[in-house]
Amino acid sequence: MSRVFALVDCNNFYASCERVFNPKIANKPIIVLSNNDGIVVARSNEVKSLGIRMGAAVFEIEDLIKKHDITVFSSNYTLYADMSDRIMETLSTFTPEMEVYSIDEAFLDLAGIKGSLTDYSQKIRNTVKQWTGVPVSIGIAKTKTLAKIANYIAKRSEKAKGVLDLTDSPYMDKVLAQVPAEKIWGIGSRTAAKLKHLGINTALDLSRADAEMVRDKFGVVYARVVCELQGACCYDLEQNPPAKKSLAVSRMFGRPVESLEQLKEAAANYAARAGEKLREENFAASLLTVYVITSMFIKNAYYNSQTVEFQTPTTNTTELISSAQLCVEKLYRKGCKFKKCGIVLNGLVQQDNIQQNLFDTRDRQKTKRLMEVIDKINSSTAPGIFWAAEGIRQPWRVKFKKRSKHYTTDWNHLPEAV
DNA sequence: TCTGGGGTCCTAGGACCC
DNA sequence: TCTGGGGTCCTAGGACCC
Repeated sequence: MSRVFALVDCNNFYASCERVFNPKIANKPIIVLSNNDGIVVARSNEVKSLGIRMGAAVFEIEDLIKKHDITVFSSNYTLYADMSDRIMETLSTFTPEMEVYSIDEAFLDLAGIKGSLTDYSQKIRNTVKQWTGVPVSIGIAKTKTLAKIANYIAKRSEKAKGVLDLTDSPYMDKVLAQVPAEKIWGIGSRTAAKLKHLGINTALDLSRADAEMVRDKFGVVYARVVCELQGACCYDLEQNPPAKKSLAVSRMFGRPVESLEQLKEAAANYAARAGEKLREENFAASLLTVYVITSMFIKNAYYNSQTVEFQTPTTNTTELISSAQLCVEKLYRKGCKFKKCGIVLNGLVQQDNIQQNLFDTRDRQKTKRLMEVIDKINSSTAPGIFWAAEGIRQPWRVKFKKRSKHYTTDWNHLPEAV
């Protein structure tokens, strides 16, 4: 049976989450910033119409922020993740055939729905708004790529009222002609620029291109985009997402790091976070990579990485930290102002599938119990237990100056009704 | 002075094997 | 002097996504 994909996408998700708990700014311009309050990662519509772009550096738009009295938030991922869970739970009451695609998007299969898909989708929209306070838009079509496009128009068209159904639509070509090539799902700015040279500027142009030609010139991924635009489904609903292959923890520093000691501290801290994530998802890691990076905007920019392999896949933070620190010692360069460091864990295996090593000297059961106890304490107490290697003062730590409260996940942060 | 974080997939090229 | 062809595996880098 063929699918009918509905892409539900939250409008300005992070900004909308902040608004739910601050009704006073319902129609005011607001932005949400990245870690370290560096760049803009979410904008309300009022801000979009001011011409402030996604990814704009905060220092570049200070004047605009003042001039238009824009309310600024540091990012609050704890809040957004919890709001996301609530929205996904709401959506799941409308169909069991659902793929959670990202923190603010889900594909639903509406193939079994009788009657008007537009009416049904309006009902979904209203329910999500009522139950969670977050506005969503819905695009419906026979392929995921077309559903993305329907959503793009649904968000922008007054007439659509947040829902556009492109299944058997007489307006298909008209819609495709309105979508610039770089807005198509899977076409980034680089490929869009190359397509332009071939006279392909819109989704309509690309849908009329020869898939074979596109395959030869750009590769299979892009040939699939062409097929999807033509209505041939290449990507099915993924209800059981494949297991993760890598896991990373990386952060810019609050201020540049020049000493080996501080770089080791930061790496230890990130390795400890990576260990927590690893155990939370029931994985063990076979490979650990550390990378360090100076500003890329300077002349002698330096980027380098080191990888170590574990004889037996590990979940042990102590082992992760000591490996990470060994890597940092090899990577460190005197005189460099490091801006960022990252830990990547690869070769992830499920904990109960760990291949034992004959020459293993560690008591794996004992450290496993130790990690369990530490995780348990840390999940209920802050600051909790940490490794001395992570440092105490942590001058490199990122800064969040304007973070809102954890309204939905912390009793001490409950919203107040006044 | 000041530019995020966490992922995925594909491809080309090198190493190695018979 | 003349120096093959085909396969696999791995890795780094590119491009993309939200």
